[in-house]
Amino acid sequence: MFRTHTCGQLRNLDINLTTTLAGWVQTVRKFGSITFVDLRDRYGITQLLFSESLNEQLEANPLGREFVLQATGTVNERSNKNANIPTGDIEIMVTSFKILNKSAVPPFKIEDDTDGGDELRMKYRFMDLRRNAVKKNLELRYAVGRSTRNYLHENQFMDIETPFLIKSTPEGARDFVVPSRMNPGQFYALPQSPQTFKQLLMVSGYDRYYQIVKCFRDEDLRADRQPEFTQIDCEMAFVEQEDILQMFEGLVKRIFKDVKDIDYTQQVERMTWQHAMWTYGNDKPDIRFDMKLTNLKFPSHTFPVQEKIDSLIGGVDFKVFDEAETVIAVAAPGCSEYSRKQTDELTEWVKRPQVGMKGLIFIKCNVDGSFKSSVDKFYNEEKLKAIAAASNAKAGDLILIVAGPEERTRKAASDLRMYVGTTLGLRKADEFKLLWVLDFPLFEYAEDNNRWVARHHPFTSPKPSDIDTMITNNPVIENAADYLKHPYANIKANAYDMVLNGNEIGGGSIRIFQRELQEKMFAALGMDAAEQQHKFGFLLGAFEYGAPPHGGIAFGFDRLCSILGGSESIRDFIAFPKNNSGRDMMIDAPSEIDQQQFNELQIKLNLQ
RNA sequence: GGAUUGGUAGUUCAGUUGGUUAGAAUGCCGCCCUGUCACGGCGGAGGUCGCGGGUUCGAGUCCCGUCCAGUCCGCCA
Repeated sequence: MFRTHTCGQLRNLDINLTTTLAGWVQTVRKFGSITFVDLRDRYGITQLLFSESLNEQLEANPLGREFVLQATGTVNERSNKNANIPTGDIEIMVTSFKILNKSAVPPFKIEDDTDGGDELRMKYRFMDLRRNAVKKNLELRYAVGRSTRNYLHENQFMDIETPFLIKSTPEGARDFVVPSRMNPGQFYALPQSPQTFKQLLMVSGYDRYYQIVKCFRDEDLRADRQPEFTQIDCEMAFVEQEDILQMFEGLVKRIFKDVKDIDYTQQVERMTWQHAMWTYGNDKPDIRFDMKLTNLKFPSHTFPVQEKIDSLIGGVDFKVFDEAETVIAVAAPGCSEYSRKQTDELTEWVKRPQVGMKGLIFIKCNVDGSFKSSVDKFYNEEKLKAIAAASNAKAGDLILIVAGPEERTRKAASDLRMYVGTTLGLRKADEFKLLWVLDFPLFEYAEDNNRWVARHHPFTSPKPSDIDTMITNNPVIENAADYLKHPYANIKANAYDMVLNGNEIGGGSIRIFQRELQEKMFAALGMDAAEQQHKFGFLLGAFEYGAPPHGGIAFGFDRLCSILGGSESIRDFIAFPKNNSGRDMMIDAPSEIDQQQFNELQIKLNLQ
């Protein structure tokens, strides 16, 4: 037997017990003729004490960091206890030991507060995974998965596997492709999601399906995006949108309870996509803090809202506002005392190419009720007061105003809100707020291809009242910048996203389940009958054999874990992640393959 | 495809206006130490300043190119 206990197990009650432990040497502290060794395994750290009698043996077999060690001895009470670790009351008085394996000197410290940089940690990921901090993340991931499976199992969901080698459907993200040796010149695609398979399972009558499943997208990476990632993929038959919202806010609440011991008893807030864009400037608002946007000026086709307040800022010959399509204000609470240096920094921030504003306008709402602005030349005290009132700014606030073209300005206002919110500490790490965003647009316009594409995916059901607006050709917009004026822009879908603290953690829709409507949808996207048959004939065919009404949702598992773990990056919640360029730096993939493999596949490289 | 930050000892970093032998901490090696747990003390080894070119009497430092890594924009149905 290699061990009788783990390194996190022994306590005061075990004193005098004879035990054998096995693990990795965390540290060696030689103290004259006695030697302390911290032995580590997955479960914790236990101190070993080597007395003088073992010195000769230790000198013959010196211990180093990360050596694999087996030690037998007696559990003793420590004379100096360590309150910082669970096993700190005891130590093992070693009677015999064996080095099971040596270790080279590790390239970085295997501690919570490691000195290893990201690159090194990824290259030696197997060592990085020994660190408590990373281990905790993987444990959290496992807990989220268990909680998910328990909840879905209790609600009659069935875990059914779907294939990884499937058919390429060049809609949306780029596919990873796999050559077929037995079918020369033909390729499988790895699934971007099991979308069509889970819909077929609904047709088959498995009315509650789920899978915690890998998905693949060959697109550029980010801190929260990997080329292969994991989804909690779910689908239900005989449901309306409301059934799905209830079922899956239940899932997330259950995960909160099981993993974080949070009782999320409050109602999950809901807002339409249009309201989110209007009030927060993006479709995944962080509602942990207020700072709502005030639309001082906006194009009428974009937001068909009743109140128009354009008049507030016009009539003073201020060209920046007069010539802008959109003017948006956001009030930073308690920032009226910002120095010139601080406001300059904010200006520089919005002028960065990633935000792309030409400048930033300030109105200081002083505590004494007076106003000071960067546009005093144009607006008198009375007008500033009116703008402040419209912006819901209180005395002591600093109003930030951006102006420019609609989409960029709205995004900038949203970015600015998030940036200032973060700066002011309004986005508290230990607070979790869920939000459903509803009624997404069915289509969006791809300016580079000059065509309409499905915003979610082409299987998403339009709102019934909007079906008649759809026509059977992908309508071309003459002036791409005007696409929001086209009726297609206002067609809404039965689609919903779940948002947690400003992150999209899940999204789904009620699906089309009738062949005629699906054909109409494909046609509306510009697909003729032949193309429909070639790409999705299997689905259209299945819809003719008794497809039930159905809908579903998919959660980004890695991202959900990282948010629950309080991290921006999903990489620390994936055992073996890829870097920015999609490389696995440990195994050094991707890599070239043998000529023989090319020959078998009948593929010739043609590198440009 | 674009923007931006970085690359100096095993590791994390500092390195002034271009100027003598490129430093610190930590790790590593050796010696000392019977209660440490970030042990302590003394000593030592350790550098292609990412790579290539240029400017200069002289380049870690300035310029050009390139590679690698990080972050962001585009992209991600």
